[in-house]
Amino acid sequence: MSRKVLVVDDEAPIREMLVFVLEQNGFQAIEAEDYDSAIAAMVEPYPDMVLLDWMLPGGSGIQIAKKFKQNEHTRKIPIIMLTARGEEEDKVRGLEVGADDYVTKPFSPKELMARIKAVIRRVSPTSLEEAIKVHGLRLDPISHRVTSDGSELDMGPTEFRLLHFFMTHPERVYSREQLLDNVWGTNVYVEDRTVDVHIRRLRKAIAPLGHDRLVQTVRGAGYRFSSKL
Amino acid sequence: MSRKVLVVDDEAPIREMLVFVLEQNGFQAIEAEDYDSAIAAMVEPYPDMVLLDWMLPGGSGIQIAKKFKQNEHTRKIPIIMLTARGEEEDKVRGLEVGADDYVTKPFSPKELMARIKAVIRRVSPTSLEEAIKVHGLRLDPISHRVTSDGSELDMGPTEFRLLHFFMTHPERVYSREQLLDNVWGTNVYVEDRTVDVHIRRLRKAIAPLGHDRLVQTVRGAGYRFSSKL
DNA sequence: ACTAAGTATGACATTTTTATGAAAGTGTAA
DNA sequence: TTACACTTTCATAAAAATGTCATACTTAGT
Repeated sequence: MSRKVLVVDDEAPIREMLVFVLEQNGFQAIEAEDYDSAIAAMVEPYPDMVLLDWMLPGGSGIQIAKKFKQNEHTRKIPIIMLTARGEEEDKVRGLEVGADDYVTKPFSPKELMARIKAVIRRVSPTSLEEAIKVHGLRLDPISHRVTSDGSELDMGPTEFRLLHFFMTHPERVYSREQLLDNVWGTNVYVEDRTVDVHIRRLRKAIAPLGHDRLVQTVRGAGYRFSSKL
Repeated sequence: MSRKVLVVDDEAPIREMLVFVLEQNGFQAIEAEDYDSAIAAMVEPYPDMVLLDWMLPGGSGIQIAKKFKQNEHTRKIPIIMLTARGEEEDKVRGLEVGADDYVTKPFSPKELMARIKAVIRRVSPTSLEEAIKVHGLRLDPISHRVTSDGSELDMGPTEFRLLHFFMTHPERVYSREQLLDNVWGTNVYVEDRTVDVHIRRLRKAIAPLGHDRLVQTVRGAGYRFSSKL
């Protein structure tokens, strides 16, 4: 379920390559080329992981890591640093600052993905698998269950992902296209209108206790999950 | 509103098919069959995107991509490359040179269009907008809500855009024509007087708490949004 | 007070957008 | 293979929004 990886590297080709590899593996990549754009990515929706080049001009790689570790909301986001071969000192320094792992350039896609998955597996129990609860509607990613005031609600996989996305991104309108990108994935090609159908099924599924009101239509814009009715 | 797509492919039938699909989807296509004609298209008005066949005779596809990425003005124009199935090496190479995505031949029109739209969406991200608040009237573009001292106000899409425009451009008179340009968009044919109707609807929508006084008529000139009553 | 020009407003035919039921397609486990 | 559970698309219904008009009001100038 971990999707967004922030890729920070000043060299465009390497960044592109990383993004390519990530997307091939079902991740969504966010790019940043320097300190400023990396910090700019420290907002909702937060990345689930950061791939950080240690060798940014001006040595700002370490600054970025520090920033992430200082911020309350981004503290637990794992960071994998990318280092040049032999820079042992950098590795130690990085791990001190809070990086969770490192990968030495040049690296193979396979190795990279293995590390990423390992790191995410290590931290996922806490950082993004917590149950979310809104208005008596509770979604637990671990047991993969949705309960409404105790009783379990039944829904399809897509509706579950849709609800999960909504509950982790409330009070915000999403266009059908954005929902497709975020819930279905970037390289899936389905009609915009298909979203309507799943919205309907999601509503029907959570309707029993009136929670369908949380999924709101915003005419001309898309849909919104909101506890403000 | 990206429209122009440069199509570079040496095979006329494929080019025509691409052009056909693009035009069916509301894009304007510019054709090029080889290196020279592709480079010739690197002028104003620049295309908004490039569909590039990697397998051009003489391997010039990559040259074209390089040219685009070197030129200051065309550097940021996204490139989608068309590759034959299985040419993994080409894909990586292409992404290194700066291509934004690739589509494997043969491809379905649907897939192609989805990729194009995704790339364009990625390149022109919607800027994060902050909520604006005037005299207890609050408009939040993110959740797409307008609230007046807490309670939500209901209005149509056009009224929302109109209010948004007003709130971001206060204390200034706009003629009906200017409002049409800014809120409806240029090259939209509507009567000037239609603005009156939407002004009325907007006023009615925000009237409950007296905020309708913020939308002021300036006789002979147009309308103004002002907190000075 | 009267007129001319500008503006406000209610009504309404049309067009757009959404909602929804159902068919068709996909994949999967028994 | 046959069920079965989803997913996606399509057709159509339903709802909401839009642009125009006709008519009522206002205002400024005479």
